[in-house]
Amino acid sequence: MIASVIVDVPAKQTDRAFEYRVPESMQGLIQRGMRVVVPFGPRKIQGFVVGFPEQSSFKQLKDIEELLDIVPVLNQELLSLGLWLSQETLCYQISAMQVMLPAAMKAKYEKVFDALVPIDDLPQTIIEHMDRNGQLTWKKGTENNLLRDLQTLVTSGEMELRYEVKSKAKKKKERIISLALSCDHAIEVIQSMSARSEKQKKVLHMFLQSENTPLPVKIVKEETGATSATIRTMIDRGFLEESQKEVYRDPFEHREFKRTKSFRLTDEQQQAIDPILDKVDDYSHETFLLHGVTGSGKTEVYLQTIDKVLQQDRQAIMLVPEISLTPQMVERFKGRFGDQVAVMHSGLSVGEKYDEWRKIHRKEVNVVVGARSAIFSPFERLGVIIIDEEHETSYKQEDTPRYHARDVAIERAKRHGCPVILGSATPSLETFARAQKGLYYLLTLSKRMNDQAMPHVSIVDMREELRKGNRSMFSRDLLEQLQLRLEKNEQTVLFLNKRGHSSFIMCRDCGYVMQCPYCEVSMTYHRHSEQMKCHYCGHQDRVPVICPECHSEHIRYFGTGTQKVEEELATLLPQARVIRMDVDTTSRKGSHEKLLAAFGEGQADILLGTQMIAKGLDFPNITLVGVLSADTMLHLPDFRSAEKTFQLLTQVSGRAGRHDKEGEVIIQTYTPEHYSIDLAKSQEFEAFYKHEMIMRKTGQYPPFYYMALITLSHENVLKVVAVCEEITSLIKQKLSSQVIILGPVASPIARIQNRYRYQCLIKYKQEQGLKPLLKSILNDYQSSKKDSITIQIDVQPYMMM
DNA sequence: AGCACGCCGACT
DNA sequence: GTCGGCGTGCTC
Repeated sequence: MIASVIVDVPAKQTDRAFEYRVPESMQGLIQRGMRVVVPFGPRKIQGFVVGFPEQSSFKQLKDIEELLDIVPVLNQELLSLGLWLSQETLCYQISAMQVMLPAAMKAKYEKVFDALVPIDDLPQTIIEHMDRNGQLTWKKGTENNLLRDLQTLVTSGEMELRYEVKSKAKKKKERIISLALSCDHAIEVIQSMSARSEKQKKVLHMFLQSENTPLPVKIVKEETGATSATIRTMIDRGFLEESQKEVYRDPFEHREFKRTKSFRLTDEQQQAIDPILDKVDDYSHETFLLHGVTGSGKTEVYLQTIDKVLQQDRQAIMLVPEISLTPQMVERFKGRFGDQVAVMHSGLSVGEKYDEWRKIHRKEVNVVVGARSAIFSPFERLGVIIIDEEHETSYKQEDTPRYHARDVAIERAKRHGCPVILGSATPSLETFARAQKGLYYLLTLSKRMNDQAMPHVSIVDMREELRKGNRSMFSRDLLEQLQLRLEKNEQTVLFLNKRGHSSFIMCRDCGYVMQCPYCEVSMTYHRHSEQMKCHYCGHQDRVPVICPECHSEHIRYFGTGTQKVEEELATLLPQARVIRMDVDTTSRKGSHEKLLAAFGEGQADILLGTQMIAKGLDFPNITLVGVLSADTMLHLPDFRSAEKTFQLLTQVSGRAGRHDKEGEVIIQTYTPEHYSIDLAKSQEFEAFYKHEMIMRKTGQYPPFYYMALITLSHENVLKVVAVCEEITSLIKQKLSSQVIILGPVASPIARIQNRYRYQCLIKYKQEQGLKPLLKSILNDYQSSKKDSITIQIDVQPYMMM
């Protein structure tokens, strides 16, 4: 029996199946989608079984070394999805498989020296560095400068070098004890015990009372006051038995979720859900765009759809942009579906993610709520896939495999015969265009639930403020409203668009801005460490006191970081209690939730933060939302900047007045006439859509064109430019005249970690030969050699940097 | 990705 | 003459 295996070596030359003999012992056990350990050259590596060919053209097949799973970790559907993913995103097959599994399952490799003779016969220098098992790792050997000696020992046959595959996936174990005696016997033992063995008696009584159910050691100790020593003795004397039980790490261990029931849907919601449920009933695929204004009750539509899916004994995936940011969403799902729900997000530890994944794999849950990678949850009978806030850019993975969760969702749903729901108040242009064309089924929720009024949005022209002599970051309007909230004891959210506005150092005399010496970006000033830092390569530097260019002393910290806003707030409104949320204050695990909870409990008047507070914030007492400068995002070199600005402003505005109190939104800007800001004021999505579509058409951008971005980087500028030109002309030659090629041009970030970056952007409508061409370009230019060009291809890129 | 093999320069 | 630099090709 022969198995073909995709090996864990991400390189172009190994991006194919290798064949192995299946040893007798594994036959009847081994299945496609299981992980194995195989010999590969001199080492041992992990691989995935993908098939069982009848015969092999290869003469000298090696045996599979070890079978790592009892149940396949990738089912048939995921295996074929992996192949699709690798073709679609031009990545290696092994990378596609790896991305579908939790990080904990990625194999680790270690080289170990093992003694072949009695350990005492080895030199003392070696012995003293060995571990208990008489092994010495390669790493330790290098650290202690023993490689020479080890080499001699290996050649003389006294030691051997082995390549080990280590699994990082550790299952959490708990020590369990149970009675090793029959109940009658235990009673006898108690009676025969001396009076001094009081603790032991107590333990035995405990087991008799619980009818000898095995109990965790921890519990027994707490209940009886017995110590580890007591229990040890009892085990030694044969009264108790010890075993290990696997337990799940529960990220929500100390949280109670109130059970909730379905709400009655409004007419509008009912009209939206009916066509979805029809598709669920038919086991047929359809992509729905659920376009609903903020507060229109999209979530209830999701919940009731999932309810239906569960009734049919099927499963559901619900994607959210970044779940740790929306504990309220977790709450709603756990509340409705209880322990049927697994939660997957980046805030979990590797082990916690692994445990949540295993709950799905073992069919212990039927619903997954999670971020992007949750789209690969190993369900076998999907009934619906929901993507909330469909327009969010975090659904696109920015490193290989560069997939978009939306595309994967639709591909999976086709295979399972189930609907996809894309929900948003501000759908991406691509999605809305598809809905308009009839490729997606458009569902609209135009009314807010409970007839809440939409918040009142006003725009403040900051140029006008400046003319009036107001040089502060706060317009008079905003300050006035802020004061009003303080008096009324209501809350405010202040939103600062961080991109392009983080604090940098600038010389007021000559305009010098401190740049990273290795990357073409300004360095950011970090207050708490009093250092300059590069966000791309992490390079740190001292804060300059005099300008290195003109030696002026007027060099200072510039820009509007959240810290600076906080300081200004403290001067303007000293009585206000402010909670600041940014990278600095939320870096510790769980601090996010804590800060939000504190704000929810009314411990502060103002919540000040960046992007991260734009989502999922839903507190009744927020009646004012201020956007300090709406246009920082608008000037980024990105054709989606207007779309992103509109989405963000709409999103942020939705935070105000979600309950019975009326909300007020103030947007400060230097370009009030820009359509994305003007239309965000009136929250007219369709008007914005029409305008933006015209811009995209003239600019020849998506959704009118598809795109592919090739980025090259190398230390030598000339080399990058030369290769980029070569590739560009090759593309021009091979593709049709319909194709528009921009490049070679320097990337918006022209240098990172001292490597110059050039790119070539391909815009196309229909191009059969594109994928094969890109694949061959990768093949020709991608190489593992050092000092060679790095090539990166992103199909449908989101970040143009 | 590793690792062995193999071909050239600078050393005891 | 050999040691060691890294460029090339292979791994079932």
